[in-house]
Amino acid sequence: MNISETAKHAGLPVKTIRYYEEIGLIQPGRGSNGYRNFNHEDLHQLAFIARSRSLGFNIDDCRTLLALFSDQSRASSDVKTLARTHLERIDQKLQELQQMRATLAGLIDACAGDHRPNCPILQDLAKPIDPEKRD
Amino acid sequence: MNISETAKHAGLPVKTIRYYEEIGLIQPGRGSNGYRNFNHEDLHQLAFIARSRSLGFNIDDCRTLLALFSDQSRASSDVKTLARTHLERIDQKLQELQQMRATLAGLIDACAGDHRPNCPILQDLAKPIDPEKRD
DNA sequence: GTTGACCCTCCAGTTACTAGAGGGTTTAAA
DNA sequence: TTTAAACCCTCTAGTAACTGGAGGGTCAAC
Repeated sequence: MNISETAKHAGLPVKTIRYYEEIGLIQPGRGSNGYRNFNHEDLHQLAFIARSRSLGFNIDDCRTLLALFSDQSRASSDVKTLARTHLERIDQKLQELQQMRATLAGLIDACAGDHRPNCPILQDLAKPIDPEKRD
Repeated sequence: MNISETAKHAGLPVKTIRYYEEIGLIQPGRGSNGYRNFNHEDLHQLAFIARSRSLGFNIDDCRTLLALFSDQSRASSDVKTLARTHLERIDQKLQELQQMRATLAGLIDACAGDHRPNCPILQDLAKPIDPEKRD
């Protein structure tokens, strides 16, 4: 199967698939004209990667997950540990974003949003740094 | 004030401050030896940027916010609009992360995490792509 | 005068792609 | 048979916001 068909099946851009080959995530064969040939295995791997990425795993995690998948003697605990670590990263990010959201929403609420220059948002941003947070 | 003192006050790494100058966010003066000199205004701007960044605004937003701050004839609606747009970006990201988190947590829960190879996490990642989601 | 803590610039690397230039191949119609 | 569209290829550079490191000048103290 050629790259554009493959891209449709995997739900990935053609460029991304070339990139995945470049960094060694996949190794499709080549035809005599130099065009890439994707077989079932390649397709499966791409789908696997796409799904992993959509869950937020980074490329390195994907590499590890692919290796674990093809390792028949893996322990599920290894997979679970990787996933848990990733979940922690997500939770951390969620907390940060929720904190940001709360602060920002409060400021937006406080701002009249009219033609006048007075603005609580800018006032907050311009506040001297809290000495508690320094040192 | 020299750059390392300034960095402490602003709560930013020295490298970051140099970077902010390089991209034109700040323009500290220079001493005869070529060392940067930061005055009150520079310090204030750095704190302003640091605070904006901590709320998730990107560098371009920071530039705009700084301009609005120093524009006495600004309309608070301009600031509010910028902040609202940013809030929407945050909400979008939060939704994505929450979706990821839910899926991932479910999979982690389903995985025994023992020495055996059987693993629902890998099984999920290896699932053929949902035809609903394709085309 | 030398040591250590500063400061400087410039270059390269990070993540995960994406855009575009420049050029070969295939397919199908004219 | 030509030719045009629609493919395919590689290679380079750019994105965001820094960060690390090399190589080298400056300053204050002992």
